[in-house]
Amino acid sequence: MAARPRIKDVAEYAGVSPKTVSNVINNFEHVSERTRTAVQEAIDALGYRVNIAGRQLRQGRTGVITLAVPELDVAYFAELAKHVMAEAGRQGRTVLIHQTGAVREGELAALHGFDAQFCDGVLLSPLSLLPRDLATRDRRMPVVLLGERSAGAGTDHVGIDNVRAAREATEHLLARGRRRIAVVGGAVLGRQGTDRLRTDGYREAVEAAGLPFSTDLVVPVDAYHWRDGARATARLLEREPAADALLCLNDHLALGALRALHEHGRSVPGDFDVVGFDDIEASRFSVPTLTTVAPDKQEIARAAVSLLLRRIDEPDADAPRDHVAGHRLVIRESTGG
Amino acid sequence: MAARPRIKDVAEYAGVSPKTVSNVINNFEHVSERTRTAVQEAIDALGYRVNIAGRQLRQGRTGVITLAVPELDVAYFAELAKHVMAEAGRQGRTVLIHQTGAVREGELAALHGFDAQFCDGVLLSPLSLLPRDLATRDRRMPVVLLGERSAGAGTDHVGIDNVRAAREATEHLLARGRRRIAVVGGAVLGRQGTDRLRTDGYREAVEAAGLPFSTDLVVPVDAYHWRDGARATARLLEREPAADALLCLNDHLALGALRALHEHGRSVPGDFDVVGFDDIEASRFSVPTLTTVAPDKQEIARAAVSLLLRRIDEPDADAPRDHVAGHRLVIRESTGG
DNA sequence: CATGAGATTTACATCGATGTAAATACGTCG
DNA sequence: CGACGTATTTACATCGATGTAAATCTCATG
Repeated sequence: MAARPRIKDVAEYAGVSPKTVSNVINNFEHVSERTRTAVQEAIDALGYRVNIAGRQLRQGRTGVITLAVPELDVAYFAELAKHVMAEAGRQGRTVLIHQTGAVREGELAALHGFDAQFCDGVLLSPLSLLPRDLATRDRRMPVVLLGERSAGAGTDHVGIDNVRAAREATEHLLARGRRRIAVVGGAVLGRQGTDRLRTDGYREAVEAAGLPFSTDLVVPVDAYHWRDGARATARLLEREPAADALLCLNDHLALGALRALHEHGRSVPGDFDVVGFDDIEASRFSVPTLTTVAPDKQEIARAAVSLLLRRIDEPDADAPRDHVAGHRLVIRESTGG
Repeated sequence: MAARPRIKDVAEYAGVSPKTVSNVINNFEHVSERTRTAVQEAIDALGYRVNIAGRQLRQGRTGVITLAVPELDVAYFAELAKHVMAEAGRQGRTVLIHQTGAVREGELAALHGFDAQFCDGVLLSPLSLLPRDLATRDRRMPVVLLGERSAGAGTDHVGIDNVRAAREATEHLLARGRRRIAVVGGAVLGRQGTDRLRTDGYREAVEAAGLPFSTDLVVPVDAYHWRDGARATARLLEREPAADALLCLNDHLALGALRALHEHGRSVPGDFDVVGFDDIEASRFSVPTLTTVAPDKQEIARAAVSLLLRRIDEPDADAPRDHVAGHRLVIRESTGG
């Protein structure tokens, strides 16, 4: 069990200086073919691998980017993580996954904390971060925001057109004759968060249809899990027995809602329609299957990684960009599809 | 936007030597109260944070452990990750999450690859790793295996009693009068993997009930997702119309199976019983809710982290340990509960 | 007041890789 | 053949933190 070889060992084996080995590793152009071959053979023979701590100490780069999401057990983030890892791999980068727990400290930790030291930049899906949190970051960590944009106007951002997506989903429900549509997870006041934007889109559609917008139909939730959807829906059914459709701000909420509707003897899509957001795998296999807004996760991952790499290479290259990724409404059984 | 302060800056600010600052940071005992306070104030005033690259280079430790799982979009792993992060946090460690993609290269990468350099040890949930892959690791990376044990007899391991759990679940189905129970995701031959162990437990229960064990009722799957469960169940229903229950080796398979049964007009638990493994959140809200084997995820996380930290501190302390975590069968609607 | 044990602090070297700048090798041309 | 420009290679310093060992300080005791 020999100690791990260092660059110096490779150099001795190949009969060159350590710096020459370094030059080979980093593809420096002025290395003769003979030397390059000899060094490569030495590397293979000794099983040498560059020590990142040494490299990072010297040049401050690690080749690692962090993906910071609120919770991995929200399937959307797990699925997004897969796409991000694939895309980063294609670009020769490694992805470190960080869970923020949807709290501000966790999000700050992704930017300044312990984890942040391993990486060159962060893809952050913020929920509680405030604009000033981004403004005050001292060591200017390259950041790309995912989804939520409200935290930082001065930062690159990737997301879908939430207002339009929610409006389209609501129009679909209206076209099916639904008239009392509730928004599970919705928000009326406060920051221009994803929840607020989607609620705005819902409101546009409802009012365009000549119906009143009522906050009684906007049901807030604590988190975006099955249990929250079930709980919120149960509450709603008591308060608003005449409701006939739900626009749920993610698929977990929608799936939990399906459960609550089932328990209250409402049939979907007979008595009730349900729409979700995210198009996670579960929505294609639930009973009934779920109509949902499908963001183009691959496009989001691609855009996010490439924006971040650009920002890492040239921190102040140009003005922050906002990439609006595509989405489509996938119609399934929960709205009669 | 000042440059990030170094230990030297703190030392100058506090009027002591860099080493003294280091002593304070590392809680060296022989530091006078006065000095400690002064240094702490300097640290706070400058916003100093230790640079991990420097520390790692010097002492070879990072305080980071890796959790390497096959796929994050399998909810069990996402939920386990939460517990592991919580427990590691309690022990002052950071968790880096690595996805192996359920392929051998990915699992090897967690042990030897790029990511491995950031961490002091690995919690690995292996699927394809061979015993020799663990045996040949050169730099002896501390490893604790989760779930699957077949890869390494000489390695610490945490898991549940898979044979007993599967036997109990099968006994439950038998007690409800089911007679042709299929195993979705099961395996008869090959390594003593989790799938094999659970199939063995199933077999024990079936044979103890005086029923024949038939490989016709063992349905292999490619992966452990909803789609695989749905596909395998559809196939089974064609081949074995008389089947009356399913033991699915994880909850996603079971939930996909529920969908396929629904499409084939079988009612659960009327005509058919279904049991899963893992007790993910979805199993508490599906229609019907899912009877499942619930491993004690918190116990698994705790045991795994503490075994790993022990192994990191004293690599050859003692013989490899095998922690068998608790589990219980949670009976829900899919078996009439 | 000198002495020595123990407490506290410090100088210096080092971990591994790479930037800088200088040294050496190679080729071409007058 | 010598000089000069370009290509290759190398010596050395450095990134930031900490182990080692030595220096300095403190204080009780003879």
